[in-house]
Amino acid sequence: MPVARPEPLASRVIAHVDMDCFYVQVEQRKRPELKGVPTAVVQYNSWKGGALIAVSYEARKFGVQRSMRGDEAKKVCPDIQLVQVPVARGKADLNLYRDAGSEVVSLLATKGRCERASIDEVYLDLTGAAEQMLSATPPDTLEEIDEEALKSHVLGLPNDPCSQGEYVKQWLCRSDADHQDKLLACGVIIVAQLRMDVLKKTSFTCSAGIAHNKMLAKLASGMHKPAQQTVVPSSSVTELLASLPINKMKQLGGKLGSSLQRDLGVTTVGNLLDFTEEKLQEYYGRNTGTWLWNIARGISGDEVEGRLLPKSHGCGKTFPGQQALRTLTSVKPWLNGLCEELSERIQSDLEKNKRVAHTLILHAEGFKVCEVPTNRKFPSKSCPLRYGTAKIQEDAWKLFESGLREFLDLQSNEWGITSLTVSASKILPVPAVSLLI
DNA sequence: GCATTATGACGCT
DNA sequence: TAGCGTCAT
Repeated sequence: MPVARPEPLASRVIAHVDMDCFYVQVEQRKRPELKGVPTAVVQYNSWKGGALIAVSYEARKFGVQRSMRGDEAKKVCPDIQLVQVPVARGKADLNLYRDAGSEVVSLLATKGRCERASIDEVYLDLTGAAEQMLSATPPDTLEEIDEEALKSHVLGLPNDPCSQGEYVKQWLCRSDADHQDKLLACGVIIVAQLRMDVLKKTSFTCSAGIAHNKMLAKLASGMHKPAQQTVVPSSSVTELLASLPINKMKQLGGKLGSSLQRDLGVTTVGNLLDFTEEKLQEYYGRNTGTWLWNIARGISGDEVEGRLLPKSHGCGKTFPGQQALRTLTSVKPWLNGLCEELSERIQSDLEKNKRVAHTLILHAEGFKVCEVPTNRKFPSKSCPLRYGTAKIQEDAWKLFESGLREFLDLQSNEWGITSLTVSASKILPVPAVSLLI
């Protein structure tokens, strides 16, 4: 459940930067002949042409969607180029995209606190940079404002394509704007510069949202894609949320959003305004109730965490349908391969970032053939993580065996594993002194 | 049992 | 804490 946090008293400038169809762009940089061509990145391809995990905007025009298989995509877009994710040890290897994501993070982390939200998304707290710009070189004193900033979308501004740039310029330079809007205007210029810098240094385009909090910035970054940015002045929030379908709000795309619709007839975020905080708490508990009351008003106090690296590393693979692993002998090599990859990744994290992982976790999914219907899930198991591939393999195998015993519960001797994941968590920096020893 | 995979973050108990 | 569930892409 989401947790309600009060909005800080001082106005912040928060940006959410989202790479456009990132995996596709990474492949297009490697193979420039694919630029401008309908393209998708697929994982594997023997079953129905592989699963699409990223789709270029040229391909989206044909109706190609991420939920499709390669074969389906070919049907609606016969000329689509399908690029396969690299495979190592029989599983998809996403390291190429992780490394590309890190390139982007290093560039975006230069103007303020930066949070890696996923492999291709970051949040930035640009409050300090915006305040500094406002006091030293406010927009209305600039001789020239970047074209990229002038192409911004300002929510609430008249939507006249002919003179849009002119309207944006006026909005950015308004001397009668309040302090909040002036800070946002500075944020718009800073983010435009950052996006230009990312494009110049990585060749990747991205989209961005600029607002007073993370929730609104995230909402805005998705409104105009690809390669565009959108700013949310406070005066536009009520109207924006009034018509926003409830399931489009972050955290409400799942069961909570559905139950709001079912229990209270709420179809838009704005509909939440019809309910008191107490009523929302009555239905969904104190925390969630207050959180809902807040988001209806565009209030979200979540801070941008200064974190450029992931908090955990996971390696997993599914074995659907006929591929299910039905013997210990068939599980072993797969688990070993996953542990090998995990070991490499935490070793690299140690060398590059001086961080140590402390916990090894094994997750699995499976089924058992049983007279009596039973639905016990395969339990997750964890233990202290010891470095070294062989040790990780040994420990993961013990975790698997103990999980399997629990799972089977003396009820069955026929079973199948449909998914295996090993992950490393509780990753902490190595104290600087201990590096000397 | 089963084909939206592979990965992440985070809250609850 | 260990383990589970939810949400996102």
